[in-house]
Amino acid sequence: MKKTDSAPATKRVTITDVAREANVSIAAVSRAMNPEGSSSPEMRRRILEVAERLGYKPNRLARGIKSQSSLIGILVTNFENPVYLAILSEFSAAIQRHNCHTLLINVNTEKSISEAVSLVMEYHVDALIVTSASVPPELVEACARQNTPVAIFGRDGEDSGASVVTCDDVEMGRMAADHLIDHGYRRLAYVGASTKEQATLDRKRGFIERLEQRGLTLHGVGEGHRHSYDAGYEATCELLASTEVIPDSIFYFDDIMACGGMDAIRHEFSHRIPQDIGIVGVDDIRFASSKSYDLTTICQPFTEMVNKTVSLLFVRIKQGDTAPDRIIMPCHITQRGTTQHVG
Amino acid sequence: MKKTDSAPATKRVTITDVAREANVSIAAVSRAMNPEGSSSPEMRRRILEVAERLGYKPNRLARGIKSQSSLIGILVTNFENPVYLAILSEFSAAIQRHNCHTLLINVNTEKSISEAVSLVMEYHVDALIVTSASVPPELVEACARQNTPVAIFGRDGEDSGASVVTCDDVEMGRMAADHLIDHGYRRLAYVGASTKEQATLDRKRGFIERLEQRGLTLHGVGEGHRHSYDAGYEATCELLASTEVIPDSIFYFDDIMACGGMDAIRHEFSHRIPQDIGIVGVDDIRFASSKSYDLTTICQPFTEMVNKTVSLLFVRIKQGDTAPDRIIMPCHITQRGTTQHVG
DNA sequence: CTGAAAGCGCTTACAG
DNA sequence: CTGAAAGCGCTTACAG
Repeated sequence: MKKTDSAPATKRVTITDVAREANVSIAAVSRAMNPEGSSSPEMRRRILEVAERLGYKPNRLARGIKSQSSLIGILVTNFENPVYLAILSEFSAAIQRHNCHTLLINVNTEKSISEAVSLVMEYHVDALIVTSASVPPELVEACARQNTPVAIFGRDGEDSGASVVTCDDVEMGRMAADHLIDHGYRRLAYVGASTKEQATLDRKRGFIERLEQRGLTLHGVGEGHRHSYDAGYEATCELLASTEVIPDSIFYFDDIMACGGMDAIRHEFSHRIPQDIGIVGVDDIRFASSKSYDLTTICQPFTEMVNKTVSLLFVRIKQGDTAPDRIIMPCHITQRGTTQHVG
Repeated sequence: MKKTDSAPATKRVTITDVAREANVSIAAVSRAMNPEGSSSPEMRRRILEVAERLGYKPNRLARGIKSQSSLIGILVTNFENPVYLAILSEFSAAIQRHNCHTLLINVNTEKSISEAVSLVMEYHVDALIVTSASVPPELVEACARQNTPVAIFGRDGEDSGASVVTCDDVEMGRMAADHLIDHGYRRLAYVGASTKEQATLDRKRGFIERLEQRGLTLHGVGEGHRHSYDAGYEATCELLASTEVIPDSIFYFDDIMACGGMDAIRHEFSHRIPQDIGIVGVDDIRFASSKSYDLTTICQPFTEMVNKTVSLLFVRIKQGDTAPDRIIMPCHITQRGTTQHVG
């Protein structure tokens, strides 16, 4: 490994350099750089000009030690569902629009939770976003102790002290049931994961609740080990293999499972969709609207949800000790080819 | 908005608290907390115990202002291709394993580049990873000036001063051509995007080069505006509508375009895959191995590539002014149902 | 509005 | 190995 002969690293230009060059105090520079700082227009103009000329960028680390880090932590647990890429994209864009940056925390490892707690404490993130996961009590506690606002996205975490932005999972189940029944299906089944997450339970519960209200009984259940394509595939195989009369429709916990399930239905069992079996999913992932799947699905307004989450958080950051909000957004169903069968 | 009546934010415990409690100097605490700091076993033990008891976590922001921020920036430009979710997952996990954290930079907006530069300068990231995008000269310059190592992932950026970890795009083109020809296809077409990215040009070039070497000529080209499902769909429609004799096989820039293309082929033109048209993609996204697409594709060893990128970067962080590496990983083709046609 | 000064939490030579 | 002290780059009362 030879040393590169590139120019030696020039010292970064600091507030002191700007102050010296502009012939003012460093306090003056600090104020000029901060919109809220009191600075005469003339002075600010001059300082900003010098700063620009010197290429000065305030060191956020140094700033963070006294005031805010401008860092927003985002906890992601599920890297299998492609919707999270879109969600991550929206979040980081929204956060950047607020002149902050995104600390991505991958919570998939064993020691993940303590990791996350450490992070909150070590980087002094201004706020924490938890996507589609229940927040462990330790985390909540750690954040509360540091007065760090937390928002849960896509899950309901009542009483957790965190803000919540999500859709009503029970309602999703009802929508799916209504849609299928309205389109003439009568032997409704559900496929999800056997996890004990609230969202899983709620979607299933709403689904069953509504179909019973309408005089039907659940025709079957398939449970995979996770919310993935493979789990959807396998759970569907088991479901179809175990029932004497196959269901005429299946509501899946999410699109990725539904896609796995559809492939099982078509390629393992040669049933037709939507004639033999109708399908409803949740999320509207990119492939839901592909010609291959053309999946009827329940859409959550992710973009609005993200923006809402971020703006709520910034209100809490600014106003300090504000009570958390709980926002349940409306979702809607988008009909596509998997439920065209009419009675 | 009522104020919450939760306990007031307790002051975070700092190095001073630990020093006082343990009856030592703050310097001693600092050394005890840092593996490299010289500290007698007995003293370290005692301090660590106190730190633990008090729940002390060093403030990385404060640390970062003198030494390293432990922040690794990762620039992501493409949030449409699901592979990036997997890649992001691997990167953040690898970075966390090194006891650092991931600053996600969404470079999709207008002012993206200057944003990125600012970020590097403002947060003093220890290193920067650029995924599948060419690095703008300003960025390279800014990083070089601050001695921040840069790694380009999934693109070749020779002479950029950055480390590179990628696969050989020209070779991918050749592999695709060989595979198709070996399987009896003779009227080979290419579909990609009309962008001037090096990867786009290289895959296409390798493909054409090889098929000409083997006595064929390119049968047609389709160019979308981006690397997306829709672009693949549309470009394929144009390609098939414009040729008198349709191609008998298509090499797509990547899987996501290939999926769009396959849907166009099947649903717009009712051609059969692989009998009428064979397909090869690149990336091996989750849906490539679904029953619906069952796509023959060129696989890059992403996990190894990510780990290599991260470890290279950490060597550079540790050793200071080291020359950048350039690592070209081997890729391989995975045959599935889209190229089963034999002559 | 502006400057001098103290302080944020940590690290790192420098003596001992 | 340990402590006292200076310093990192910034912010924020406090006087003027």
